[in-house]
Amino acid sequence: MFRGIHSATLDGKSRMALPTRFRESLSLGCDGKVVVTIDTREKCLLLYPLPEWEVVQRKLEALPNIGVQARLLQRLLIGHATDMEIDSQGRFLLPAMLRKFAELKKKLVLVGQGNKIEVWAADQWQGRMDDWLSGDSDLLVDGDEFTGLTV
Amino acid sequence: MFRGIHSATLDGKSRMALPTRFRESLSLGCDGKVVVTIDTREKCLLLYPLPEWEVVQRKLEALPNIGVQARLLQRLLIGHATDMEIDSQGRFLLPAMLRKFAELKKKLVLVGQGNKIEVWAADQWQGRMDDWLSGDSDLLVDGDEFTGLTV
DNA sequence: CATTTCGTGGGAAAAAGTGGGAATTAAGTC
DNA sequence: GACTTAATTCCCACTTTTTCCCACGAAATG
Repeated sequence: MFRGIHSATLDGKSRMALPTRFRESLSLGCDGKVVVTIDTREKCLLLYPLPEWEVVQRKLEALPNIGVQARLLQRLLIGHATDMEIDSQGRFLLPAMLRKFAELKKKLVLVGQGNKIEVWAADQWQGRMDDWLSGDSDLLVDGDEFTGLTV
Repeated sequence: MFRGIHSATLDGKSRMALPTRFRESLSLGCDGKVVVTIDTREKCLLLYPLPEWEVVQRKLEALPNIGVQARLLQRLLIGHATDMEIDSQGRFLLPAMLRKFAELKKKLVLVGQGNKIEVWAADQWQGRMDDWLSGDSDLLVDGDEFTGLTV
């Protein structure tokens, strides 16, 4: 289970170093084998331990694939899913296409989200945070009432 | 159960020392393991004993996550939830990203709130207090009648 | 006034983050 | 197919951050 937010950097060789917090969970659960794909709703990448990804992929493949929407999801998620192995320094090389999709520059933000980690460009993340937390969006104003949740 | 307000400081190494009052409850209930995350409506942090947080996270994950609102709450709260361990001096290191979110400087205010502790920058807290207690906001004017509560 | 407890600072060791050289592999070109 | 060039991987070294521990002064306690 991943949670929490950490910053990271892409070095001159486009390698991404994982914060130790996440590294532990990864090397334990999946022997350093991970899958990276795109998020279809936000401009960020999704990083799964290999076993977790296989569950997701099976679910995707189980969708009734007559629907346009389901087929699109399959194409985008499975299509972009790239197998990767974390090296001995806890780093791995992000493929150019994925890097470009999420507009990753030097500064990154990694966000733990349960079974996966989101990978954002730092400025993209900041921009989205501003949207979400600004009163304009009204998304959080009535949070409790709407969700019945008291945090 | 936490209640009461205490001041605290961030030292030169960004360590936060917990007042003894809170420390007792924490080391007893959770062996020094805590989770810090953000508050989505105020510019402050929330500090949970680990067991308490796990209850909250389960509630969050149980939300019907088709809703935009629920998904956003999950992303923000779980995404920022960082595991931390209190050291032998009753201190812990606040991660840079959380520190930045709440604009924490040297002076802090800790506010006990039942199952959690709110962590504020002292000046932020003062500013919000002024808002809340000023007649302008109307938040408290009809408090008694509205809530049926006599303090 | 002596003693204990608490808040605060800082030194030093350990760990994590960061960069780059050199070897290896892959890809493209003549 | 051989050669050139670019990209990737492996490994080492340096810098910064984090952690552990000790110590001092203020405040509280008896």
